[in-house]
Amino acid sequence: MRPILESEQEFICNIQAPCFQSLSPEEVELVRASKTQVLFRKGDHLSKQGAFASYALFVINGLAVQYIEGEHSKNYNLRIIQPGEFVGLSAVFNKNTFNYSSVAITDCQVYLVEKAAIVTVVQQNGAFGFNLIKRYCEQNSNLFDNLRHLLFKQMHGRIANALLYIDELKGANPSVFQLLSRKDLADFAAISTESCVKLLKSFEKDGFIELLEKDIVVINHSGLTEISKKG
Amino acid sequence: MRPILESEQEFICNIQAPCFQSLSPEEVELVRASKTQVLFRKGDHLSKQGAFASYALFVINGLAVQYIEGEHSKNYNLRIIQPGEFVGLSAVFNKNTFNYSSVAITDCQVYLVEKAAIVTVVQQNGAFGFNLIKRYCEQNSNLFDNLRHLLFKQMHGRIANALLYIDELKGANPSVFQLLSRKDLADFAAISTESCVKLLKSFEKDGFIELLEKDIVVINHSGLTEISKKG
DNA sequence: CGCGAGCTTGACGTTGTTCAACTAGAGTGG
DNA sequence: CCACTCTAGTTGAACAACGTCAAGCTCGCG
Repeated sequence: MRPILESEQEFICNIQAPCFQSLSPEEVELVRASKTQVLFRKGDHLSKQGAFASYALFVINGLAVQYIEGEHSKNYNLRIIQPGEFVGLSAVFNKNTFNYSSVAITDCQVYLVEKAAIVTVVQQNGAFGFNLIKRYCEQNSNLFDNLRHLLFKQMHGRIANALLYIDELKGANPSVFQLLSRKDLADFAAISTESCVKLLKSFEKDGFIELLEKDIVVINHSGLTEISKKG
Repeated sequence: MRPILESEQEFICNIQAPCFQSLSPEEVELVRASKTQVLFRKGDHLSKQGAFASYALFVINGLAVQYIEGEHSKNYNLRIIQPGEFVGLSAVFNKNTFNYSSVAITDCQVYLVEKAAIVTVVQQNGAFGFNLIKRYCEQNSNLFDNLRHLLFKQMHGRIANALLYIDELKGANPSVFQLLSRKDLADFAAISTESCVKLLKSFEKDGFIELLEKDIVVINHSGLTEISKKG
C-alpha cells in the first residue's frame, strides 16, 4: 500500500463516479480536499475487522474480497468488491470500527475519504444521502440473502451458489477464478476446504463445471441454479 | 389488525418519537398526512417476507419478532422489535418487497407511513436522512453479528447468546420469556426445538438459568457470557 | 534438487437433526 | 364432570451432514 501524489497524472481520477454526481461544486471540493488516493497491492488489507477507521474507502479500480473473520483463521467471504463501491461506510456512521475485513486480490486504486467530509455532505445534501441509503439497503438485502443461504441450504447448494456468483463477475473480469484459492472458494460457501475440493470434483464428474488448471468454467448453468435452489 | 381513526383520542400519538425531531413543521405535516395508524393483534404479521410493500412501519407500542423464513417452516429469529423502531424500511429504498417477516407477540400500535413521504423527507432533510442511515448502519452491524454467531459458534454458544439477548429486554418488558415458545427460542439460536429443550435443561442443571413455568431467569450471567464467547 | 504451499483423497469423529414415543395442561363438546 | 383432542414440551436412540485428521501428490521456486 502506498500513497499516490496528486501530481502523478496517470493516477489522478476525478470524482466522476456515478454516486458523486449529485454533489455541488463546493461539496466536490470538500470531498476532494479530504481524500487521499492509495494503491493497495494484491494481498494488502483494505480494511481490518475491528480496527479503528477514520475514513471510508472508495474503490476506483481493482478487486477485493470482503470477509468476516472468525477465530482459528475461519473466514467467511461475503462478496467481491468491484470498482465504484464503498468499503467501510458503516464505520462512518456507527461504530467507527470496521465490522469486516477486506483484502485486495488484484492491485487496487482506492480513495480514502475522511469520515467528517462524508458526514457533512450527507447532512447537507439529501440526494447524496438518499443514494447512500440505497447502497446500504442493497448491502442489507445481500446480508439477508447470505443469512438465508447459510441457514437453509447445505453444502451442495451453497457451493453452487458461490460458483454462480463468481461466474457472474467473469464477464467483467475473466480471471476471477484464477485469483481465488480453494480455501477462498470454500469460504464463500462457508464449508471446509476439503469439502470444497470434493464437491468441485463431483460437480465436474456430473458435468456441471469444468476444472482447468485454476480456472473454473460453468457448463450447466441451469443445473447449478437448480442445486443452489434445492439446497 | 384494525385501522384506528384519528378521532379515537386514546390512540392518537403525536409524531414525537426521537427520530422525527429533526423534521420541519411542513415535513411533520407531510408524514402525518400520509400515515395510517393500525393495531396489530398478538399473532398478526406486521410484515411478510417477499410481499409487496408500499409503506414502512413504525412501532409505537408493543413487541414483535423479526424473522427470516425458510422452507418447511424453518425460521430464524433476528431480533425483537421494540417501540420506536422501523420495520420494512428496506422496502422503501430498494426492492419494494419486505426481506423479512415480523409477527406481533403482543398487541402492537403501529404507524404505516407511505414510501413516497419518507423518500421526500429524506431527500429534503439531510438530518433525517442521516438519522436513517445511522439506523441502517446499526441494523447492518447487527446482521454482521448474527452472521458471526451462526458461522463460528455452535449450539451452546448460540443459545447462551439468545438467552442473554432476550434477558436484556426483560427490564423494559418483564414477560418477554413468557411470550416465547421453545421453538421461538430455538429459532433465535438457529437450532432445532429438541436441541433447545435439551440445552435449556442442561443449563439449568449447571446452574446458569432457572426454568419456572414459562419464564426463564438468568442466574449466572457471566457464565453464560463465557459460553456465548467460547462457542 | 529439495522444499513448501496449495491441492486431493479417504477414513473417522463430532455435532446437531430427525424420528418416534411419551407427558402434561388447556380447551371443547357431550 | 368426564372423555377427547390438540398443542407445547420432553426424552432418548438412530442417523446424516460435515469437519477433522493424516497422508500423499504436484508444481513453482530458491
